[in-house]
Amino acid sequence: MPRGDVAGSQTTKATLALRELIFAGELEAEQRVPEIGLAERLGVSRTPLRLAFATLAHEGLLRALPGGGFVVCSFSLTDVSDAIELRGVLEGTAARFAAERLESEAELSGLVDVTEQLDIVVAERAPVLEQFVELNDEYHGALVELAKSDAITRAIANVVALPFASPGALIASQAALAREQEILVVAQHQHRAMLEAVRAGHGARAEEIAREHARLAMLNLELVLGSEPALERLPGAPLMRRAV
Amino acid sequence: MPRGDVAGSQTTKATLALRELIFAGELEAEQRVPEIGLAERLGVSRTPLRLAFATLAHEGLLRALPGGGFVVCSFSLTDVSDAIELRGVLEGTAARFAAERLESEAELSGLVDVTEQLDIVVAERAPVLEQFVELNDEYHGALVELAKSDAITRAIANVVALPFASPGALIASQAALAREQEILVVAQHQHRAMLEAVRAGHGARAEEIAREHARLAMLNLELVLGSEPALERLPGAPLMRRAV
DNA sequence: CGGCGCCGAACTGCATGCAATAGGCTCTCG
DNA sequence: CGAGAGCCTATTGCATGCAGTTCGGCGCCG
Repeated sequence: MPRGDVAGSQTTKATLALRELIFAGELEAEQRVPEIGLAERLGVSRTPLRLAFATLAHEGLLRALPGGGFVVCSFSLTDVSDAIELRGVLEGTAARFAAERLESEAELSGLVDVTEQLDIVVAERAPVLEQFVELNDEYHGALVELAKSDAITRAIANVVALPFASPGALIASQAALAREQEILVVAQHQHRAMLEAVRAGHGARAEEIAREHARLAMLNLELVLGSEPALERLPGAPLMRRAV
Repeated sequence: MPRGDVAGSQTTKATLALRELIFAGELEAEQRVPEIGLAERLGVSRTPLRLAFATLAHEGLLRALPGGGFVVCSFSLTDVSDAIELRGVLEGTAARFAAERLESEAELSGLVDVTEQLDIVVAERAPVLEQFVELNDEYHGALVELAKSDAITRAIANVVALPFASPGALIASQAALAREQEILVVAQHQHRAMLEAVRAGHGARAEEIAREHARLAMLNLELVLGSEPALERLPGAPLMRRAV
């Protein structure tokens, strides 16, 4: 099955499956990941699995041991907080770039579309969180695209690879929490504000809103941490450690 | 030579050598990198070389082709500019974190040391650029360390992997340019200002200075682009393309 | 009884063989 | 003479064998 780094390659398969396994907590954190056993378990050979190891190591999910082999990383609360803040900084820069580089109203059509759809979802009496998360991801993707910068895109992709740092990760898990509705309303308000700031070419304002928007995820995290059932819905929750 | 991801492993050797080759422009940009020929040339097998490919692809120096294989990335002026601006943003965040998280004056000792050494170098009638670059890298490294955040550290490492985005890259190549001395003085002024801002706990100011400090690299880039001999000293210069 | 050293096994990193594909070249046909 | 299709080769992705090392267990000595 040569000549194909595309989806369907063994390497891709191994990477996705391994990431899933890690997020699900099937692999004990801070413990050596066995190469051979995993190869059988995932149905791939050791060579593509090693490639997957390298990829996840670059993403920060695995850490290479000095003596060889890899361990699953664990994250302190500070680590998670930093990742979220960092995402805010990067998305802030993306928003600023978007504002500074906007050439025509037409470029905004995608973002406008998503924003309006989000408006509808949030306005419902009982918003469907899955819909919100999906649209939310779309919104953030569209915004980053408007920055027109590969460097920014890649940097954000790297940060978001961490399970908790993703825009929608913390929303999905907090279903049925008391302040759910409130947070959604605020988030959507910020979405609209960012859109307007970008449209008006107000880069600095767009940047600041994006940063604050990410901090909403921090608030979410605190809420989720206080709720056992919500925690169980959070992908990658087993990777968090209480003590430093 | 098993059980050793440490230096000396074939993978590490291949990665370093390959990066060097790319920076030197020995591999034509936007052209398929031959796996077999390179393996012989670097004296490693194809397996570790493939690992090196994956690493450099994550760093943004290589790009995976849809049909398999890799090509050396080329960078437009905008790409380089974005990378530098992004480094500024990230170092700005690092500086802010450093200011916000400083616990004692003692933590600053390393940074203070480097700053004073830089003072001496800059004060000389004919500053030795190599010394400045080395100390400059040290300064930036120390500042990032003070941020006390793995996420930031990794993000910056990713950006700096691009040849031009590195703090000292553009300084080293501009020897004998007219405004060399001026730029060094300004840079060092900013170094001192950042140190003071961090010491005083002024996160916002530290952040802004760091951003402006990175933009000095942009100015450097423009100068270097106007000078053929300076361009030849710039690592990775062959990767830049004039037209978009 | 505890610490130290040795031995074994398991595991990892590396090299290479194999199979399959994509692109290039040629040959043929319109 | 140009365009399309078919074959062929070069090249990549994958699987597996091999060798070396590191860690755990066990025995010995103090």
